[in-house]
Amino acid sequence: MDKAYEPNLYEDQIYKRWEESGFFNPDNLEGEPYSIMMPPPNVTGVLHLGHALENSLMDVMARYQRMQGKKVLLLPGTDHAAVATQARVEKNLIKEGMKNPREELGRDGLLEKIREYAEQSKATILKQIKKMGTSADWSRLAYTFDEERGKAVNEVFKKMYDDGLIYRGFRVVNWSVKGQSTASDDELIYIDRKAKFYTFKYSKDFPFTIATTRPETKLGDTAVAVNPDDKRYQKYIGQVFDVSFCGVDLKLKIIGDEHVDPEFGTGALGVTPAHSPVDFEMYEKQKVKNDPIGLIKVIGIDGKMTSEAGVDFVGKTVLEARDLVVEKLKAQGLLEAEEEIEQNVGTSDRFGDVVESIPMDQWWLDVNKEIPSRGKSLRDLMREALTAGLDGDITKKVNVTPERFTKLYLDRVDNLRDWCLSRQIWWGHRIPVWYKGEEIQVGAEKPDGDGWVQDEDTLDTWFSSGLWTFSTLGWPEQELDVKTFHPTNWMQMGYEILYLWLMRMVLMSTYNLGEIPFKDAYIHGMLRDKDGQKFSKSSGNGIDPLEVIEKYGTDALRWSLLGSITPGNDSRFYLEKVEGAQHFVNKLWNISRFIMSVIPNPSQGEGSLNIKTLADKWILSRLSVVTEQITTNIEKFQFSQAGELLRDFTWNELADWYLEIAKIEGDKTEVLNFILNAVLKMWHPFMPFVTEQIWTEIYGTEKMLMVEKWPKCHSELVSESFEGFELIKNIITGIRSLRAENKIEPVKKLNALISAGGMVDLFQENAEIIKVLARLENLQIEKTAVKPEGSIGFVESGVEVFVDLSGAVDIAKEKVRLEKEKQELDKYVKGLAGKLGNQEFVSNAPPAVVEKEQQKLTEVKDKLTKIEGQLNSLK
RNA sequence: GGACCCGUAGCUCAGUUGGUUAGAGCGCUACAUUGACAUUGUAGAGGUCAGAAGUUCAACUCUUCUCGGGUCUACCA
Repeated sequence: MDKAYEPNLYEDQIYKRWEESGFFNPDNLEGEPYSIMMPPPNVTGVLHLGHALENSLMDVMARYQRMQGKKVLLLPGTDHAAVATQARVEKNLIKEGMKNPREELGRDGLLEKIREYAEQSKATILKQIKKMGTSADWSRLAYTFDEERGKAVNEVFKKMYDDGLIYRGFRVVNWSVKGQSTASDDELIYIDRKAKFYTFKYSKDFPFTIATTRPETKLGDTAVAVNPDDKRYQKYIGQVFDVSFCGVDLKLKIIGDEHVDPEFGTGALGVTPAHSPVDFEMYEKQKVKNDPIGLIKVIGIDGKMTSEAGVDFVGKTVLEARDLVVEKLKAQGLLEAEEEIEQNVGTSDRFGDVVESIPMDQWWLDVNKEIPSRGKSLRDLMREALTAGLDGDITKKVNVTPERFTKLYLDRVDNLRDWCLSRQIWWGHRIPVWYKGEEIQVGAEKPDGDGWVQDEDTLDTWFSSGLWTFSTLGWPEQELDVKTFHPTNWMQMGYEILYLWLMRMVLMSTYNLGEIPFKDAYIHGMLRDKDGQKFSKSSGNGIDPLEVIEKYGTDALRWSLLGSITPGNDSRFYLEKVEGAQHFVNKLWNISRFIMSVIPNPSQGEGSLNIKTLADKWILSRLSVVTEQITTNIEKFQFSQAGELLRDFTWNELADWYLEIAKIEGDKTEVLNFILNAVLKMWHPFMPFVTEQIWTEIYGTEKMLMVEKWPKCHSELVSESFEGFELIKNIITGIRSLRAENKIEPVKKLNALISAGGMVDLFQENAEIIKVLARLENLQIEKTAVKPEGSIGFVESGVEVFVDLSGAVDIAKEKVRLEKEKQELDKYVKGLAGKLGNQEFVSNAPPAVVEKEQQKLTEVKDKLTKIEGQLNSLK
């Protein structure tokens, strides 16, 4: 084995060997099925740190489960990311000099460009996923926009249409002028900005004033809403006023609506049904009340005023129109106030512009309608799946870690509105609806006969992502995989796509399969830089995972990501962490290298352990305890907790103590062999490459660590005797500490005397260890001993240790040290005694707790006495 | 407006049903260093657990409030 571990020498060839072994494919594994679907990265770019984290998480889980003897499927894939990808390609084309790619290239031409880009991006990102060491089954690679996934999309659309859940509706949508497409409510990013709040009258003879931030939309007002209980305006309800507003004739009906807050603004609200979702709702309500109001569309899809806005405004942009309205109001003396306020507006997550509300015909998914034969709505299904379990079956419940996200999800489900499915972009699944005059047919194939034209629009990209847990398995055509691997076992995702994705997977899976999509959902936070800023292209703080891998190795990257996360919380990432991880990877390599040098014939079996000394019992006991703790933590998705325990054991117990002792006691082949096997196995999910390479160095290329069995906790190895060993450790540390404090040269060997009480045998058995590790010439062990002159001492668990400094004792300094210790002990004794003297504590606290405190007090008192003795002996 | 998260050593963070003299990594200080590892070893300094009140025999842990930092969400035009 080389002196230092160099990741670049091994990683690619190890990954190749894994792939060739076939064990990434569950068809080559036995056991209970276990499945994880990879959240498909968008084909818009390259792998970033977020992907690196996700791959690390999924792969830890997959490798752990595989070693548990399960038939593990980690299914990889990519997402065509409709809007995001088209937006990116259009932007690139514009940068290259094209003015309007959609016009210049046409539908097929632009699609070809996007496809080219997507394929290239896909290839890159898949290669990068492999660099992360992800043990995914590449034979089942999926893409949201490939043929099989397309079939699933059309199938579901048709089913929902036939069930009456998908409908064509004329409603106000979120419209991105820049992207020339709709966006669903979930695709909006809300930003705060300053806006002007105008208070004005429509005309001189209109009886009251209203307030707005958008004067230009007032050209499309058809009503004024007031609160029905508002005394000021009650009398006007039902009246219609004809006004001339900025040269446009408006018919305004006064309506009562309890949504209007009498306290806000003037308590009267101009209703613009065409350009406000709220106002549109009023418009619909009035229709139901049989007291309809009009709808005037004054803003077009190009973001400019329509002819209905009047000759003065037509063709002007929204902002130009706004200024003009304000100007005219001022000129007529109708503007009463102008005030600056904070406003919250929705912007398109992909195009960045503030969305315009515009009424349009679109395809919608009804979340409230009863599903035929189910007797409940999609909303009901989504709610059940995270509460009582689907159809009241608790085994069909999605458990979310951490639990608090369940509440967020349920709040959202309660407030869910119909989902706008259609998009006016070209990159995506074309809506499978065909028109011929008034006739409509739904299906993937063009209906028989001439004259059928397919809908021009495409589906929201999340429609196909929602199917991911089962479309990836070949649904509806391939039943076997669906039966074997669905519902999937574990899903991880960032909290930012809880609504966009988790919710829709639950919807699609419960509706189509009558099953939950996954049993456990693990929600992780975001990675931030050292200063807590988000990583983003614009702030230039990006770190390329590939560069990190090149420099530090994949294992170091994985460990630096996993070692510091807790479920649901953001975590910071910076290169010092990777550096620390790299040090550990090398340490593990060298630990193995050392152990290998003392084992003549390494074996994977668990023969006789040949336990001889206290140290042997101690390390095996620790290993067993830690194995169990690590296993439990992984089962609870506490990955960093598990890793920390393992790191502690490996470095601080195995390397720092046991290996040093092995050099002294010698001949520990069996125990070391056993421990090394277990440690490598447990590290494998976190650091697959270095562990696999070490395994190869030991056992050759025949057997792979990847499919070894996860270590069992050997409870028979857990022994009480490790307390005795802890004492030995503390004595050694104590002597070292005295040496350091008194500036004894490290090479100088000292003499020491232990007053061991009832533990003479313990010390005699381990005398050699103490002598070597504490650098002693002679070690004398007595039942009871008096402090020799010229020595200084300390007390540890009732045992007194005297170190002979042969006259080099600085008495003054020693006094200070002992006085300080005495003071601390005094304080501690006082506290304990007070507690135990408290009758309420003694009677209320559990007996075990009281007993523990009592025991502590006895020990501390004993220690105090001994320290006082040492203090008195100082002259 | 509503909700959630965070505030623990200089920095980054653990601390899982309330009971340890509050932990880790990095950083810092001192010392060491030719055989597993300078990607190292040994020893050490460093915290009134944001603040206040309450519940309890017992609070970093539970409750309420306050002050900071962050996130999500809503039809306040």
